[in-house]
Amino acid sequence: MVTSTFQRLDEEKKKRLMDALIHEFSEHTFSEASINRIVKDANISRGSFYQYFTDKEDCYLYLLQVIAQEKYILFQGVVQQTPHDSVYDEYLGMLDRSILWMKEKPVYYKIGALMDLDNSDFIRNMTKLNPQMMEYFHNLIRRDQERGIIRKDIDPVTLSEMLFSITRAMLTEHFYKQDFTGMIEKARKIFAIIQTGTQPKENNHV
Amino acid sequence: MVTSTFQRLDEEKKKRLMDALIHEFSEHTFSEASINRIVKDANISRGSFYQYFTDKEDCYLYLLQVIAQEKYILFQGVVQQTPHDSVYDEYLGMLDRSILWMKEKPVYYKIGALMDLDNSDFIRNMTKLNPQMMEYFHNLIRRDQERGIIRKDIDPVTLSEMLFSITRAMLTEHFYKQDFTGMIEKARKIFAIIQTGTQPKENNHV
Amino acid sequence: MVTSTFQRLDEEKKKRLMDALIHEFSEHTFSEASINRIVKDANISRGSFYQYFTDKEDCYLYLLQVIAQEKYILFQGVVQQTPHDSVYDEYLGMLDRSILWMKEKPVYYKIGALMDLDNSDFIRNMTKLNPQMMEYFHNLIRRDQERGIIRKDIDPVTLSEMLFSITRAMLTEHFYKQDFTGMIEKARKIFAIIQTGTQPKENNHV
Amino acid sequence: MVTSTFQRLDEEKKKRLMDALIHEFSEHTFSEASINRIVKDANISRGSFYQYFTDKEDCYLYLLQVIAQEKYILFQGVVQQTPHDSVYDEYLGMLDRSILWMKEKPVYYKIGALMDLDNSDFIRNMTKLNPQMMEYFHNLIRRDQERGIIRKDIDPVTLSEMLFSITRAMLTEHFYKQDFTGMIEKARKIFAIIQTGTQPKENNHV
DNA sequence: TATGAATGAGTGTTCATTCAT
DNA sequence: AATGAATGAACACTCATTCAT
Repeated sequence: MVTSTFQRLDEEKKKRLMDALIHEFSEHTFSEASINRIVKDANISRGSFYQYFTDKEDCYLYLLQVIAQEKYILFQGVVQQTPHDSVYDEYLGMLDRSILWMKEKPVYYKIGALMDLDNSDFIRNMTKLNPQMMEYFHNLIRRDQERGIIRKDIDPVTLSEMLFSITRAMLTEHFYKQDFTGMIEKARKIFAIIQTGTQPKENNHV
Repeated sequence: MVTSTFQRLDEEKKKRLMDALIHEFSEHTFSEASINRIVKDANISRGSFYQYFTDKEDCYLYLLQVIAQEKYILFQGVVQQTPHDSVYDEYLGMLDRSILWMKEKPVYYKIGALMDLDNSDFIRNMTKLNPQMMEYFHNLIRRDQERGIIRKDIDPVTLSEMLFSITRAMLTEHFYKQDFTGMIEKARKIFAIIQTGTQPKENNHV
Repeated sequence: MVTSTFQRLDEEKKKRLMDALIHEFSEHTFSEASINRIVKDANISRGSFYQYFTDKEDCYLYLLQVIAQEKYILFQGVVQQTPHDSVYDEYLGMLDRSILWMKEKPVYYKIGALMDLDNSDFIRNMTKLNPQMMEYFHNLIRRDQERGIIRKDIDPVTLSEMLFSITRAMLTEHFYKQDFTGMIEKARKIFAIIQTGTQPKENNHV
Repeated sequence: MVTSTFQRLDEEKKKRLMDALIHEFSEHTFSEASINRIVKDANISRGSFYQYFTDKEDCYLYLLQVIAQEKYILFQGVVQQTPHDSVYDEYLGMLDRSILWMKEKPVYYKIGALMDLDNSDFIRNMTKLNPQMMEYFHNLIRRDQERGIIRKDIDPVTLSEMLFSITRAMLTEHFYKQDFTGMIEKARKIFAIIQTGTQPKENNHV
């Protein structure tokens, strides 16, 4: 657990350490990351580090939590937006926010990506999709079903999963290419296909 | 390069070493993997290891190649199947094979998954999707467009990417749950949605 | 760079480590020298060694520097001697000091000798003769030319090189014999030859 | 001891091995030299190597002996030259031959130089100056004393040592500079100084 | 005679963590 | 609360040599 000692730290030192953590974990896997480098980078003593965090894992978890928090705040925006868009527009909005986030805090995203890979048990638990956000989208789909925009026989969970898989894959791909141009357009095209279906119209009433 | 010395090894020893490699790399990232553990596990001397492989990277690449080969043989089947199915059926077939593979050789899949995470440069190059397989699916989509099963205004590459993202995400998720039951059914449901679209029929002719 | 950690070490431990360094590098070439042996000899942990020095090279350079310093202090004496001697007497004085040094600190000399042999690049740069000392002798020769003790048509650099070659060779030879008796006498004899020349007098005015 | 097995080897293989030895020992100190590299370079099996030589030391000694032999043959020339030159001219001739040798077989010289540095006991014994050659020069000096070219009160051994020290130092220096131009001229200048002495003429009859 | 697989000690270096001050 | 010295296990990799075939 992050100690209270750390929380009480003066802001400047705290920031230095946070920056060092971000830097290290955005460039290295958890197991490759080096506390040596972190304390040197943050210009604090080895001993201090272990007074702030119980061990390497602890500081990593703390960092992830901070990132999650920032991400949460950002994505809150999505949720609070004008409610008259369809769920597809919401997804597009989320994509937009995500791109913004990735561009502004690429290191955060990097950390998340590296996290995905590391197979330590304690990490696995964090990779699960945010259930609150899932729920939010499920509700949007239900709302759109009520509105008559989406067929009522479609399972909201299934549809939601589809859309998540697709947007996630797109984000990942574009992040590695470091080029997000045209991404929203592409998503729009895909969503259009999903809405109208791939079958030709004459096949539709078979 | 894997040395000829290794190739000439008697089968029993070779197997012991291969098993050790599989074991190590299915439990650890490339950079976490330990040659110490491998040789101990395989019950060979450190010196011997370096007579079989030039270095750590070498043995890893060799392992990946062996896995790729086995995978290739398995998936050859998909490609050679009866050609009257739609592209959706092909994807379902591929899913089926993948599940089979994951169940039979879960460690192989694990190795591939860990590979995805390690960010060493030489690994990044290997994670790109098999372009031949992509091409194969593009062609299937075009064929189905000719057959009148898929709308001609749909971009084959876009559709193919959608389907890949979805199946890949499903496989990953189910693998970690270690439960593949109902997966094919779920995929079928998703594909049905994609075919008919999410819009209610009356919205279709707007 | 030698770390401040090392400088701050308590004298006893520091001495133990220095002795171990001296011992190792006087018995082995740089590349043969073993850090394993050094830490065992100094009775410190491997980890500590790397807290004192950044690497093998670092500890070696440090040792050389210490030796150079001690040597410098000793040879300062030569330079500050009574100025009425001829350059030959100065060389004899230097020889005398060198013998003293070799007898008192034979390991230091050994280290220097081993250094000569190792062909690593960073070492080559250190083997060049001390240019300051060279300059000092050049000036002495010029002074003696003014005084009328040495012929003015003789190139000081050439003469200086001759004398250095000879004294250096003598020192080396005697060091390996571990017997310096009669050396000064021998040098005096050689210098006498150089002064009067090897030609018989009657040939002199040809 | 080099085994008879080696001597009986077919010329081509023998040459390959010799070349590999020369190559390795001209680039590395005895202790740095690697039998691994030698056998790979010579394209022979590890086992064979140990059938030709008892160990690393053995092959090194053999190589040195071969070089010494070649050197001997070359320098024999010096000894058999026209006898009317002065000892100084003989030294100049030797220098000339040495430069030739260094230029033609720089690797041989390199090996010799590395040899100088390695402090193994068995090596020390080989670095002693060739006594036969020394004797030859002593005799030349005595001859020149008889001829009235060199003062009779000069000790031949002392003079010989002087000249050796000087030529040796020159050769070493120029070898590392990889530039032998002007070397003979420089030697001639030095020898001239030694012949006439450094004292001004008017001081000569004091 | 030739081969090359096997070996285990050795190399320099980094590591996360502890603990006395 | 802060420090930084100490530690020993771990890392990937190389070595000269042996010996069964």
